[in-house]
Amino acid sequence: MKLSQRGEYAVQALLVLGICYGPEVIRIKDIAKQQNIPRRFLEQILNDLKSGGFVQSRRGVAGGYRLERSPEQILLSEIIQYIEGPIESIDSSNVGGNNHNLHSDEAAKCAINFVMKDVRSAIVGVLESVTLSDLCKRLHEIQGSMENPPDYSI
Amino acid sequence: MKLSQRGEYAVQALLVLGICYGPEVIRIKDIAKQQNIPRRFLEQILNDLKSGGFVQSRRGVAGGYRLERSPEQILLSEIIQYIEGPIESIDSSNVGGNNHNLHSDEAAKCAINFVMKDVRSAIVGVLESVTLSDLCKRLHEIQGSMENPPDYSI
DNA sequence: CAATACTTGACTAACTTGGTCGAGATTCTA
DNA sequence: TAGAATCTCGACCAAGTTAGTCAAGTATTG
Repeated sequence: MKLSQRGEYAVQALLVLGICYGPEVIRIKDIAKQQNIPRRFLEQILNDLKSGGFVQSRRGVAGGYRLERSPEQILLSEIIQYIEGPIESIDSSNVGGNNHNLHSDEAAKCAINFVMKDVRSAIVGVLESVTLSDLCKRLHEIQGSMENPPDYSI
Repeated sequence: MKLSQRGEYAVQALLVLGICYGPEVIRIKDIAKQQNIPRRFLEQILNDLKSGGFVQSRRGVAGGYRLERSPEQILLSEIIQYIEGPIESIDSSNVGGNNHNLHSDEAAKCAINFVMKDVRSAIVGVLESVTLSDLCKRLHEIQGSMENPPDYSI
C-alpha cells in the first residue's frame, strides 16, 4: 500500500495550503518550489483538487490557491479516495446475499472478497480518523524538532 | 485496495490446493479449468508460489502441485505480501527517530508516512488474522449455500 | 497594454500488468 | 526404452497506467 506520486504530491500541496490557511492565496510556483514538485505536474494536480472541491483558485497576477474548507473539515480519506480512486470498491457482488449459482471460481473470488472487504474497511477507518489539520500538527511537530538542532559544539 | 489479477489467481489456486490438501498432487490444468484461469499464466504463478515456499511440485506424467505446508499454517498476509510485494515497506526513514535537517518537502513526506504506516499496519493486521484454512472454510460455507438451491417449482 | 498566474487539453517516455509461446527437463507407463 | 504427460524457464508482447512536459489560452492586476 503506497501512495502514487500524484497522491503524495496532492497531500503535500494541501499540507502547505493547510499550514498557511487563511483568506490569502498561494501560488503554484511557491508550493512547487517549497515541496520540490515539478511545476507543470502540480498545476494538473491542483486543478484536479479544485474539481474535487478541496481548493479554490484565483487567477491573474495576484492569483493562487487556497483551501475551500478549513483543514479540520478535510479528511485524509476524502483526499486520497478522490485522487487515487475509491478504496471501498462498490462491487460487493455476491457478498452477504444469495450465493446461488456461483461457478467455483466465482465462489472462490467471493470468499476472497469477503476478507478484502475487511481490509478496505480497515484502510478507510485509519484514513477517516485523520484530518488535514491533524497532519499539519504532525508536520509542525516534526519541524519543531528541527528548531532545536542538537548541539555538537563543546 | 484491490488485488492484482495475479494476486487473485494465486489465492484462488492456493484455495483449490487447500481444499484438496493431502499427499496427492493436483495438475495445473485442473486448477486452471476449475478456476477459469489462463493456463500458461497460472504456470507462471504456481512456479512463483513454489519459489516462495508455498507449494511443492512433482514433474512428469503424474505430476502436479500440492501445498508445502498445511492450510492452517499459511497466512493470507504471507501469500499476498509475497505475490504483490511487501505492504509494510521498510523505508521508515525519518520515522520516529531524528527528524533533523529535513527539507520542508521531506518533513511533509515524513508526516504523511506516519499515517501511511498506520494504514499498512491495519492492512497487515487484517490479513494476518486469516489463514488459508479460514478461507477454505469460508468457501465451503458459500458453496454450502449452493447445495440447497431455492425451489421455484410449484 | 504588459506581466503574472491559473486553465485546458494534447502529448510522450517509461513502466507495469496480464498474458502467450517455444523449447527443455523430468517422470511414468506400456 | 519410446512416448506421452507434466512441470520449468525465460523470452516476448500488447495494452494500460503513471509521471511528467508543453503550448496556447483566459483572467486579473498595475
